[in-house]
Amino acid sequence: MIRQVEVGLNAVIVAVTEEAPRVLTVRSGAGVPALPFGPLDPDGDRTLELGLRRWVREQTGIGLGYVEQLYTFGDRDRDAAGADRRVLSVGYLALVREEAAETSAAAEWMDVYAFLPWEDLRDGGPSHRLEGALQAWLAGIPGRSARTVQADRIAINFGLEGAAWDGYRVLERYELLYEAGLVEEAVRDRGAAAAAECRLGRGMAQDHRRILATALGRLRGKLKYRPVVFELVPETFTLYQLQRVVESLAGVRLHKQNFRRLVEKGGLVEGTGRIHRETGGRPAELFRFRREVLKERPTPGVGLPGARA
Amino acid sequence: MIRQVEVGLNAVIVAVTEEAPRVLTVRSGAGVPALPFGPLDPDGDRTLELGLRRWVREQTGIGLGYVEQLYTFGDRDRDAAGADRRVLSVGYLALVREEAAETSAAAEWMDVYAFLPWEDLRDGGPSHRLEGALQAWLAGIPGRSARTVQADRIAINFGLEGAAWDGYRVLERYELLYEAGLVEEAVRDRGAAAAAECRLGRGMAQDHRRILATALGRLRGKLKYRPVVFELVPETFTLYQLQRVVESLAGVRLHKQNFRRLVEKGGLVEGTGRIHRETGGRPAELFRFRREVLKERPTPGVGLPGARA
DNA sequence: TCCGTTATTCTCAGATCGAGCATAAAGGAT
DNA sequence: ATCCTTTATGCTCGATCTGAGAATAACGGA
Repeated sequence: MIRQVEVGLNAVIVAVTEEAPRVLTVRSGAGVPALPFGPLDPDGDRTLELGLRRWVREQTGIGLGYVEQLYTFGDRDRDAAGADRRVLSVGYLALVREEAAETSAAAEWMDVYAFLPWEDLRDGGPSHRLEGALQAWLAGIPGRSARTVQADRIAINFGLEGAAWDGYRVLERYELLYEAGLVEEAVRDRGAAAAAECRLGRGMAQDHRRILATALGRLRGKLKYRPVVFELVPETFTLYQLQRVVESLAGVRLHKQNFRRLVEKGGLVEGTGRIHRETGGRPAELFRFRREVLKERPTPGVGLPGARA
Repeated sequence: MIRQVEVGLNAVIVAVTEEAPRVLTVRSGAGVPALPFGPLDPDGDRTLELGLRRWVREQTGIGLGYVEQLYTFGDRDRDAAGADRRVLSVGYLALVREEAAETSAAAEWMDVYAFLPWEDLRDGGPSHRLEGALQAWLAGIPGRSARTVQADRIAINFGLEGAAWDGYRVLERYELLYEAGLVEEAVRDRGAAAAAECRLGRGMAQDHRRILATALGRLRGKLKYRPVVFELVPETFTLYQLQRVVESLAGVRLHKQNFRRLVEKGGLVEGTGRIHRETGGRPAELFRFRREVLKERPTPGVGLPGARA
């Protein structure tokens, strides 16, 4: 009989370095990567977000800037199976700039796509290995109508059979792979039965990969209509630097000239007149975020149009 | 000293009847409208959402269809000030069809815009009363730079001074009005000092109006890229009925011919061939939702373009 | 039969979007 | 100096989408 509910706060702290989105991880007891976690002090923390900022500062020394609540995870079995306590976790997404992303002893920055490799389409579409594994799972489903339902789900979420790839459905894709037994956590949580030959991406502790997927999906969505990229880049940047940050988050390549048009004509950035010479070719102008855009347009963001091969 | 955290589930249950969005309310101890609330059974409810569905069914008899988690509210003072317990509330948005929206003894359907009247722009823009009250608050802020910050915030959120009205910023607007002391809850929570002559909209218990604002903002946002409207209309409908439901949620008028083009050419609906004669003029064709659109387009929704006067 | 009302079809101009061509400005090799 | 490679930047073109409104169709009632 469980009466007590404990509340914890999970942080998905994201930075972008070297054309890859990184997430701050710690090690769980078993050495498996985990998201930083801290308890809520019901007495001292006036709000959940302040509590999160407090223990992130205490544990890692990072003073968070942009913070946003993601989702509250509360499935009964999300901790160890059969535990006699119930832990609710409120997940948060935080964005920090590359400069602030120094490595400390306890925490490590890891590539987001190490955990969700199928989300990075920058070189090539979904791998044949992935599609094959999904088809194999599909073939094993009993019942014709059930099979059709799942086939549709696969097509919609993975952009197969003529459907378009939707970058925002990160969580849906992870959950589909979980159900199909294609990620490590499924094997761990449900005994062993699942497709053992195919473990996509690196596993995380508990349901942290689910939280990470939620964060990536939310971040991709928000890129479109809020100027959140600028939380991840330095004060000044070249347009191509900015583009690479967007591309790394979106997991797709963008058309260079159109990206420039979008952010420049859209009033999102303004030139500083200063020049950056280390580009390898013609020097590039340095730009900065143009705050006034918030007053001009209701949804200022960098739309993620079609992908580029 | 608070050690214990209690977890509750709040439901914003929305239906649309007679061109107005309605929310299911109960009465708090003091007779103030409140959102339905139920505790989480940490032992019996396998997931939070299942717990919500359980007690909504038990209390109101309504079997919820579309349910989506909104946000977790956990400020220390959200309950009565100085309480010796801390109550976390996970808010959910649920959509039900008009037919299912029968009144029961304990619960009452109320117009959403009774609580958030400034969100309904269908006849005319924000009232002069609202603008005047905001200007009065602004004038009372000490410090020039602080005043500029708040002036910008007002302009951005309420679409003044050339900024465009953004239908999704429902929560930001409510919180601004709260800070400005223009809603009842501000007066209640912070003693009395605030602008007593202007109480915009009807108050709700605790922070429920904040939760309602979150729900409306989320719903408006989701209309654009997911076919959620169809959770609110009958199986078959005329295009103008559909349009009025969208308009009531968005709080703005839409161009009739363009709306038709959007949903018809966009593949969201298909004609049934059947005719509806009670329109007052020429009979209208009945349409139904076209499920196949999910496989065709990544983000099938009814975009909310510019408002119509 | 005329009129008011609502439904439905078309048109048209402006904005946006995807894609590609062309030119500019650097460094390095010959 | 000349050519080549590389990256930056500017411009064009057609397809598509959007906002706005004209024009026509089909009902009920005066």
